[in-house]
Amino acid sequence: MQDIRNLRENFEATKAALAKRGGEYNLEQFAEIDKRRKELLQKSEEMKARQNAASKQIPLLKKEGKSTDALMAEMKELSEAVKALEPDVRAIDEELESFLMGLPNTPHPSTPEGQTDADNLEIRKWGEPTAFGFEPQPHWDLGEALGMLDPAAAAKIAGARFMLFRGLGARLERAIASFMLDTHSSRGYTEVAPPFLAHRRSMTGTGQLPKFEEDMFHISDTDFFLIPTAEVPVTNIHREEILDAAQLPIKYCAYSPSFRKEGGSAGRDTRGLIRLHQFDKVEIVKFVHPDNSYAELESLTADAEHILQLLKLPYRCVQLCAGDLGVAGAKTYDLEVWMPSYNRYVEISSCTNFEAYQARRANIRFKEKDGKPAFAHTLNGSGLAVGRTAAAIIENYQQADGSIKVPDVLVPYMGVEFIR
RNA sequence: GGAGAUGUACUCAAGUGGUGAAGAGGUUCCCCUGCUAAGGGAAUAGGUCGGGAAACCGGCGCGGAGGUUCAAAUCCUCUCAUCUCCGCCA
Repeated sequence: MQDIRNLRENFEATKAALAKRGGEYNLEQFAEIDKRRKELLQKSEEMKARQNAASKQIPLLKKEGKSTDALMAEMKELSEAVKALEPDVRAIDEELESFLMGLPNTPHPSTPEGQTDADNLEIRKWGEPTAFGFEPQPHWDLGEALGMLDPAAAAKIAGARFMLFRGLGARLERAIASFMLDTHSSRGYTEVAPPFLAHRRSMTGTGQLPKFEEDMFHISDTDFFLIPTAEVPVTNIHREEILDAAQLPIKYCAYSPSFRKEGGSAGRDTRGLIRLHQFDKVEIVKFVHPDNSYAELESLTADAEHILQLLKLPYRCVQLCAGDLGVAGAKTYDLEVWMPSYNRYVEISSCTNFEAYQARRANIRFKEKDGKPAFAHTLNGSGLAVGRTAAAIIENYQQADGSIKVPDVLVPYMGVEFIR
């Protein structure tokens, strides 16, 4: 959610920053709504003040034995007038709220101009695309051949865009998640195991609602949604709280499955582990002081990169351009792993500083000693997407004989050095 | 799933329609005491929205949302959370 004060005071600057994203936001109506709301509010509050004064007077008059009939008659009228105004007040509040909710976050000044991922800015590269002395196979063929992946069984159970992992494939998923959680835990993140369902209030707090309801699975007859990322439950841990500034930064890591409808991507990435309705992910989340949220973004990104480096997977880091940036994000680095079957880098992590955008929605604040409460900044990143990591390992670690070498750091978790 | 109880500040807790939401503990400050403990005094209902340059003024806030009433922490309805018992169950 955009900050209403900032919008009042820095209207033109905000307008220019939002224009970078493209799209229409109809900002001009803001001043008019804001003014109309203020007038209504003042009118209503004036009447309420009169009501309160009279309410103090009535018992006094009664004590003195004086008649309160006239005053009470006046108050009855006033009370009705206040009530008559209420629907208008509510309507204008809702209008303002939905207007503010509908605005995306202001992109950080460093955000490159651009419309699509083709305009993203490459920040750095680590390693080189894997060279093979043979024709490498895609992970879906290798995975099936080695008995790790069973898409037919998954389709039988739940249909397209689901995966069933089998044998060492199932163990690989578990090994990757455990390895990631252990690594983040040893670097200052508190591991949490959250609910995988969340209600509407939580989904609104992190920005999935009200705009993206059609992207999520909703459980009929209930208020529950299947989480599209652990970001939702973990960020909502501190919803409606005032944290002590001394607690910051608060860092969590969490494993969860993620559920997405992938409605708009029919026909894309239909094979393998790249785009599924359900996939495993380890998420890292931070609650930080606004003064150093950008330094925290760098270190959070580094924490996600650390996993790729330990796995010795070639990757690059790009900064998203304005058009590719998510609505809630102010600045996002995507980590893209080298995927031989695609012959390009594929997103495996997205690390974002939301500044106070989520905090305002979810009412996550902190307080300095003797200070006023202020909104915390929230950040999160995949650390990493487990299924895509598995795909990247299968492809980049494949051998000429069709076996897969297990990355050194995963051997203790896998119990074998090769999958054959 | 059934029955009952409870939600008031940092904590405990009083308050069943009427002027400022008691009190205690804790915390902070001050006094006293050679120091400490004890004792005495003061402050302490957060927060948020609106007006104002500011001092300050006003609205809302007793889990949440509605309702009744001139007036609601208090009465009514719904809802959420917690606790106890029963049932079911990994």
